[in-house]
Amino acid sequence: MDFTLLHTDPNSNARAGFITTDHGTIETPIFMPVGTVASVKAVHFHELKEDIKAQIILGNTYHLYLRPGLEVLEQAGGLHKFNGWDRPILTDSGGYQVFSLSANRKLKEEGAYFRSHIDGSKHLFTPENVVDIQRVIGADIMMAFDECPPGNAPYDYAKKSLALTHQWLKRGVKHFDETDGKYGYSQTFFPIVQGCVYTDLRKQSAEFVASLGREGNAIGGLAVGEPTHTMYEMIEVVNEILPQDKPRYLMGVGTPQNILEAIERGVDMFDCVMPTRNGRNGMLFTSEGIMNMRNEKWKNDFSPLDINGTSYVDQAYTKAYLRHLFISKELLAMQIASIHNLAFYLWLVGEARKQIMQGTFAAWKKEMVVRLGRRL
RNA sequence: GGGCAGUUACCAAAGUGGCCAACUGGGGCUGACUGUAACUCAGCUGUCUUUCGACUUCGGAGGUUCGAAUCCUUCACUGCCCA
Repeated sequence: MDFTLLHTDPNSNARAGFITTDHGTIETPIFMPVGTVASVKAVHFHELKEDIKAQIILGNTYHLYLRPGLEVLEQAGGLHKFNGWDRPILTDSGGYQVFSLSANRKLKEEGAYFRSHIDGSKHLFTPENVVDIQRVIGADIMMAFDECPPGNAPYDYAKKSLALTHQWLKRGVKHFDETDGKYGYSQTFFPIVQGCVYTDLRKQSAEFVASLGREGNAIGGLAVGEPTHTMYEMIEVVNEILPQDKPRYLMGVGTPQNILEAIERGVDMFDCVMPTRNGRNGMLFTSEGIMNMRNEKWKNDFSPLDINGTSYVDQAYTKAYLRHLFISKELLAMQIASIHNLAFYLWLVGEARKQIMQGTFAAWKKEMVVRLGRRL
């Protein structure tokens, strides 16, 4: 993997560049659709490529390990072969599941013992075997196994958790460097900054992560319940320390506004379930604001979904029709909303990139953030 | 013509003297969702009120009772059965 920085905005820390992998190039800043179980929910790869223009998607170690399981993935020849997506894939390590499925797990120094949410069976994830699993999956970018504490974690807990995450990082890096990919193309390993909402812990973590000298670095443990302005502060603190010449990945974030704010602060990569999950639940993100498609006000609105929208669904379907589909619980509603939202997210980061290249990012972002927050 | 059963909020359907503005579904309205256990979850759904609370309701009318959706009388309507 390689990162090339093309341009930095004169009025902010925003940057434009590209990442090259053995499965193709990724233009940054980028948004990566989430495909947890080897599928971006409700969306075909054809749409993902042609209409949404996704350049890289996510998979999830925890979910793929449980189902279909390593045997199937290895026999298939890796995840790219298994699901047919021939562009880059990034896999999350399962650290987030240690957070979101916290009732079913126990953390120890050696790793995380957990029970499967599918059948209750017992398993252990360690920094080492999570690397091994991601070798089998064959992700172009694999993530370190970390602990992602909640946004309201007290200082003492955050400190202890960070020590554990750093120890796991060390072991993960070592194991990654001692092993090879299985399918003939190169893989890379991103460590993750933690430290909750505490500036000193975030600084300490960013310094530790930077010292590992990896090809890219991630910021985790944000948008997990803390105030938004705190999240922005933490991004600033961390990005001051993380190397300029390596991509920075803000994990799990976020709303369109969050993404622009983070780009302004020097983040290059994003992923979030919001465009797909909220889309399935009836919410549309547009350049003019957000719409709840179940609202009665769209009942007789026969205008196109989004006149500024770049995907075919924006012109092909009306608001009244999409509302009808949601009210009727038709599956097509979720497909249309997912395609629209993902296309919008990809348009947003693509436009941000264009503005950075032109040197007009700051002014454009300032205006966009106001519009994006409106409720239509 | 006779017998039996029934009539509760938008729909369906509990409740058979005070804990009932009334269980529960559905429908409707609104909100939430940030490295996906999520086609999920939450609130509201008689009127007025921000809340507390007040007021009017359980086919119609009248009655019994301190108190009625619940008991009695009567009228209307619906369904089933027998002629």
